[in-house]
Amino acid sequence: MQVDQLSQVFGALADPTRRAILMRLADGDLTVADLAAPFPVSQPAISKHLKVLESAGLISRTRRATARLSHLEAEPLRDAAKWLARYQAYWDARYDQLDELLARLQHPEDDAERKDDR
Amino acid sequence: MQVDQLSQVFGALADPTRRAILMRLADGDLTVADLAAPFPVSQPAISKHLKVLESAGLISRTRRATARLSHLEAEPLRDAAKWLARYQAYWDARYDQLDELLARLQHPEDDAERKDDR
DNA sequence: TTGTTCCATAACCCGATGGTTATGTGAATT
DNA sequence: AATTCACATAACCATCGGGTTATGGAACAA
Repeated sequence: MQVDQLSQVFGALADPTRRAILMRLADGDLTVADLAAPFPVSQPAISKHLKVLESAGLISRTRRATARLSHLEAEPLRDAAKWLARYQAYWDARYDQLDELLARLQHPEDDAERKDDR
Repeated sequence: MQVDQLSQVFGALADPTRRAILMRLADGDLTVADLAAPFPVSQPAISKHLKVLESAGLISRTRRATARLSHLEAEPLRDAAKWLARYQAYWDARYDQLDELLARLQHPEDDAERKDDR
């Protein structure tokens, strides 16, 4: 893959199916068939998602009889959370106001109106 | 795009260049040229990255003279952090051990079938 | 008006991704 | 030994993503 771990983790989380898989694995290990059941996709598609999750370090796999159990490995999620934590101050409204104040002090000449819409 | 916000946010974070852009914007608004300077890619490539970040809601943009300033919008990161927070218990080593213990209690040996609500 | 600056957009390339159907495979069952 | 179960893998397809070069356009300076 040649991609850093954090990018792989965020990339794995960028898919709703994979996030749902992780959420279900939080309640305990599951087989591929069990994981595939709720989703309207084929079994090979789930196998591909599991491969993505595994190479991101988010699951590990083991055998039980003929089945293969997927197990949640949450440590990489901690790294992702740690990356996000840097911005905790910025999504706090009080700090947002401070940030904007600082921006105004930095560029006193432009009394910019910011239009972020969505 | 037709994709939910959370997937867009995680997808935007899955690229090292975009993460670096966000980190630089944490110190204040920057122009496209300023943002492009540290990276060994062309200006249009940076414009594309900014477009991805904007459609994920992670930046907003405004004009200052002929330049265009990018401004960090951190709220979507909070949603991502909230999603990750569910797993906080799982990446704690003590809880990992507990999790494995529970798993062992759940599957004492060759427990054949798992019952699943659906 | 004419440039110049700063950036967006278009057109293209190519590898990655997410899906499919069809088939192979290893472990358990019979 | 043969079959079945649970899953992986192969082959294929369409779309997406990140990169490029080339060009267009808005805002200012002269």
